[in-house]
Amino acid sequence: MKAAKRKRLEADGWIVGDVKTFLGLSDSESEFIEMKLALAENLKQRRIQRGMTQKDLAERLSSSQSRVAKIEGGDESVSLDLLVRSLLTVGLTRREIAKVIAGKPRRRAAS
Amino acid sequence: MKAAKRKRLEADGWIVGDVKTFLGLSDSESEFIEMKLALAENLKQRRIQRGMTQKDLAERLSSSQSRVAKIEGGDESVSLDLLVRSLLTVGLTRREIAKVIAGKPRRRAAS
DNA sequence: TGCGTGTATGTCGAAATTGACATACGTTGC
DNA sequence: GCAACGTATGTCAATTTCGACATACACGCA
Repeated sequence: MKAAKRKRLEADGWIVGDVKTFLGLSDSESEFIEMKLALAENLKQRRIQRGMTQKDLAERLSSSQSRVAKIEGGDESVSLDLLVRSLLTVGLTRREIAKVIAGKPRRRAAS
Repeated sequence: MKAAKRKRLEADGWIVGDVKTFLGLSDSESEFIEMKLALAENLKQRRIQRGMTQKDLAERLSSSQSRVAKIEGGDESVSLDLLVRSLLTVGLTRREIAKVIAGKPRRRAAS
């Protein structure tokens, strides 16, 4: 969990798939990190979609703008709890959160 | 976040659906709690399925039997992080975890 | 009955996460 | 230029969560 932080710093904002091999992450470690990053990205999207600022969201969470920035930025100091709570707060349902967690390979029916 | 703990203490080990109304939980609060309980239950199932004891799992997590008991028991002191990490450790994939998070209304195709 | 195994519960110091604050960065409009 | 706004980053004391330990409970078996 210490090494993981470095990696995030350098890899911030990418697909983490490579980082796993780049540094020796166990499967569950890397899956966990990927999950968090996916959630973080989604939070930012949703917040903006709803026309909220980080400060707005912070108030709803009774937290601070700086923490929201860290949540969205995938900061190492942010727990999954806070991440998920934030998503619920911006209005996602369990189902929607689940979809984000499931990951990309979501197959879409062709029109 | 303070009140929520009380509730959990009293409600420990049930379906939380009612508790939401029983005590005045916000929607996202109750959804969050339900998620955690669903995950906790699932962890116990999976662990047993794999023929592991709590001690076994604890070692894999480099944690202790008592903490595993708390995780599975839905103890208030357990973070979502630890819960999800445990599930990954017993072998669940992101997809499978997502399913648990999504919740019950899972429609099953008739044979 | 006592013993071994698996699980639950309470407590505690240590470690991680938190909100808050200061402050820097970047953009937009004046 | 420089405000104003939104966002990022670093720090820190307070709170939460952690692993660990002790201990109690529940069961099956000799």
